[in-house]
Amino acid sequence: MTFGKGCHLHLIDGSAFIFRAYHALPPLTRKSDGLPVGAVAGFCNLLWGELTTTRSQEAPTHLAVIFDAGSITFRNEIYPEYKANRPELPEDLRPQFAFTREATRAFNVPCIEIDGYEADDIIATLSRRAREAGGTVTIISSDKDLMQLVGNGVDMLDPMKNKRIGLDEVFEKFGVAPDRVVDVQALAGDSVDNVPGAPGIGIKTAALLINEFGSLESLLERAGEIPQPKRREALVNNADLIRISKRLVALDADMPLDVGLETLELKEPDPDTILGFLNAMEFRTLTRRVAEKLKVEAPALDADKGTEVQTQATQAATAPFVHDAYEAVRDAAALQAWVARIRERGYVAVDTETTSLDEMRADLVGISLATEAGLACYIPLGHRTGTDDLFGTAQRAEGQMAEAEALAILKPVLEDPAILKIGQNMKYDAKIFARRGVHVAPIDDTMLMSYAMHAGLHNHGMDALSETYLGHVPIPIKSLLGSGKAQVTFDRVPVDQAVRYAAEDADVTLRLWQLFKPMLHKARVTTVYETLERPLVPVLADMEMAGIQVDRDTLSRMSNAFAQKMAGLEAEIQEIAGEPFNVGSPKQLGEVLFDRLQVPGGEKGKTGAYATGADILEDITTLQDAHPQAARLAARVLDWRQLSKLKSTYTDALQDHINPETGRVHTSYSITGAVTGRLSSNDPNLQNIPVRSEEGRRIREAFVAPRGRVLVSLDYSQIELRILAHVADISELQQAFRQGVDIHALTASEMFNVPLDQMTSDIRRKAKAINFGVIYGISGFGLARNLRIPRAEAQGFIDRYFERFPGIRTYMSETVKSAQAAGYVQTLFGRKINTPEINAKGPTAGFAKRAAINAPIQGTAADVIRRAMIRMPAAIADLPATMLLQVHDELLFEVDEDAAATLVARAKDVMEGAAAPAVHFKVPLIVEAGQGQTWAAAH
DNA sequence: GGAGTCACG
DNA sequence: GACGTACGTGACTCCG
Repeated sequence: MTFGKGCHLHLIDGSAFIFRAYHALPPLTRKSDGLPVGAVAGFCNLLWGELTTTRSQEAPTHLAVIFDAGSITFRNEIYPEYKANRPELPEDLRPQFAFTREATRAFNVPCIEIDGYEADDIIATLSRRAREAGGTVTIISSDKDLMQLVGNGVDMLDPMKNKRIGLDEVFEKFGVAPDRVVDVQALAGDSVDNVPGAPGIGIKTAALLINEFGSLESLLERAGEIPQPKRREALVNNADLIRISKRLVALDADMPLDVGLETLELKEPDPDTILGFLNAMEFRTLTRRVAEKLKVEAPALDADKGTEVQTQATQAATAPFVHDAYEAVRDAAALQAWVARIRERGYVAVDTETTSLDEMRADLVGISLATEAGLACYIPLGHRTGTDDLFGTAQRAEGQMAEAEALAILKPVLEDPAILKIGQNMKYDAKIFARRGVHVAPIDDTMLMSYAMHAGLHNHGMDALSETYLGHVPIPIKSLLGSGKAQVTFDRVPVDQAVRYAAEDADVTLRLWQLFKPMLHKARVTTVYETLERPLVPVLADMEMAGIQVDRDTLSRMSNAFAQKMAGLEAEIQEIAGEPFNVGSPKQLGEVLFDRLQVPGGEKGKTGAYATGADILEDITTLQDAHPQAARLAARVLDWRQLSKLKSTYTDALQDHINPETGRVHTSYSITGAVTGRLSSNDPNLQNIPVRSEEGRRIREAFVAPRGRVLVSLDYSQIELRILAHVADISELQQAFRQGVDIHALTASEMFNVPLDQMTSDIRRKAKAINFGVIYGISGFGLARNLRIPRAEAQGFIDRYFERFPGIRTYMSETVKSAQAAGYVQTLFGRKINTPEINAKGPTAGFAKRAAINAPIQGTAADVIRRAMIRMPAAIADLPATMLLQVHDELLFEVDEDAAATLVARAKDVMEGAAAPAVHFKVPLIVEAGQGQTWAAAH
């Protein structure tokens, strides 16, 4: 059959499949002879998936896998350094390449590679021919270099995310249509492929320029018209290099290629060939699956070759997800069978389904369990049918155990110290169980494992992990609950659908655990996971469940007072403006100030709106002479904004967070929320309750201790500067901390040659800003803006600082250097923070460097307080005291009045000694304490 | 849903 | 000498 209209060609980027398979799987070897086969196994699995997936609308009629033939292509003649930076292939991957070709042929799929050309050129050429013949094309790849081919009957499919890449996605990535993608790439260059591009120009700027000038050629011709000198020079001086870059990134869609499209027609695989190959590779599971699908007997593996070649990890990554195989557990006998299975295994993945993301309010709807890849069940407990009307006639769905009965059967297992309970974000499920009297322990948590290994690389939600590491997109929760107004709670999901979704969650979690467990060790973060992540879960769960008492009346009174003041300010503001407008709209405010009142210097951002941040408004308030109206208006708006913030975010929203059952506010901490190891707090965020302004601080008066109790606050003094003094090994600073002198004053004294006893507050303030700046990866610009001084002056301060403390400069540059080499930085306790952008070019590099400088310091401080929190419960177990909140360097407790002194002593000891014995700081860690009826008084 | 703004360490 | 920049978060409001 000839290729023509109605035909749909799928072109698989073979290299992408191989690398994806290699990195997703542990280093497996063939049992009989030790041959490395992990990448081959994964490749076969992906290819088989591609052949068996039914995508109704876009099913291929023709199919081919395209490979790169070798490393030398025509591009090396144009530019010898092309792809010269590529790291050496891993030793165990190289020998697997040949097998991936063999596998492709065994699956009866055409396998194309041409010497001197990249796979991308072949894909470009075949795509063009297919289009000219009247057919359509889907390229299976996520490689951005292929995006220039998209459009006009050609699209891409990202095999990992199972996401189509069409015109919109290309535009999103490059800021231009596909036909201008090469122009953008030529300008931006590519550090991975070593395409030079123009120095200092990234994708964003490139797109901007191309869109403005239409094309690369006209841009280069008219480069002299570019207003920004840096950009102009980058283009003028590098025009040749840019043209070369374009030839490197442009794919050759017209290469000599002796492959007829009709030969790519989809063919059934030959069972003997494919099973013979899989059997020879000793892929047990895949052999069985393929045999099943082809409806033939699976060949038995030779006994002397070894029968069990697949480790748990491959099982996890390659066994199919069969939703119909999940069991619905509806009675005690069936649940007892699962309990027996769990006891035999020694571990189980657990997941709960509930009616709310707020664990303190959620009702339990069901529980799922998994004991091995593909073997999972769901226990429906609280599903309802029908609708709630006035009489609440919703019925309990049939065939469900009573919650109490199920929990009674599961409790001994969930609490058994010999049985490991595995979860994804176990804190959530542990709280759900704890509120029902079941105290789950011990636990493992796949989310925390991912965080320990891959902080900074990606998020750690289950869906993302499943896609990345299992190559599987789980059923989206939205497909069950809907979204927006029509969204229902999980108890309204029909049980048969819930089984498929919920059991899959447990299945995915178990598989991730099987994959991650050996990976933790390889990444050398086992200690981090075991000492800083896993033990924190029960501690945080208890703090969150304890909550903190918040006085509604206090908040409500404040709220009313704020509302009144705001109304007054609003009237005044509108009178000055001479017209009514929405004070809360930065856009309208900007127009009033800069257009109507003619304040000069209004700067519009990317969106075309004037910037009206607090710093800008503060500048305007100083224009009393030139623009008295605007100055007054700006001052009023600043006041209004402060009140508006306090009212909406604190006095109003906090009231809504008071739990009706406990009368307290229960935040939720995210362990993986910050890349540095800090916690984050949400719903509500209790880590940003106001304290800096007098008016805002009063919000803390609403956080109270119950009668007979007090709040105790303990916070580390200057912990980040102490850590800096230690890691950068600055003896003067260390000595200052040991002697307990004012560190900012000392810095000022050293820098400005002012004796300590003659220190002024202004000089000290400047030194303080510099000290903080250092922690953040200081820049002259940043310091200048912070201190509102000329940039040259700020730079002078920094120079003097580094002159005085040269060790700091060394520390900073060494940190950046090691991040560039390793791709991550580490805290003193071994936590890794990945820095994937550290070798980027353009402004991104600056961000990444500063983040890399800051991360070990902020992260070490985060580790210290985590260690203190983990030790705290045992240290205060005999006291009538509860740890309630953590605010990065502060812990807040509630304690019986008469035990407050004891608590302070104990908690202080734990906090000050938290680094030992793992790390011995050369400076003391000092904790300051306060107590009172309210948080305001305790701080 | 993104941008702007602002609360905290 | 000039690109544009302090590090890390979460919540609220506007507005397309």
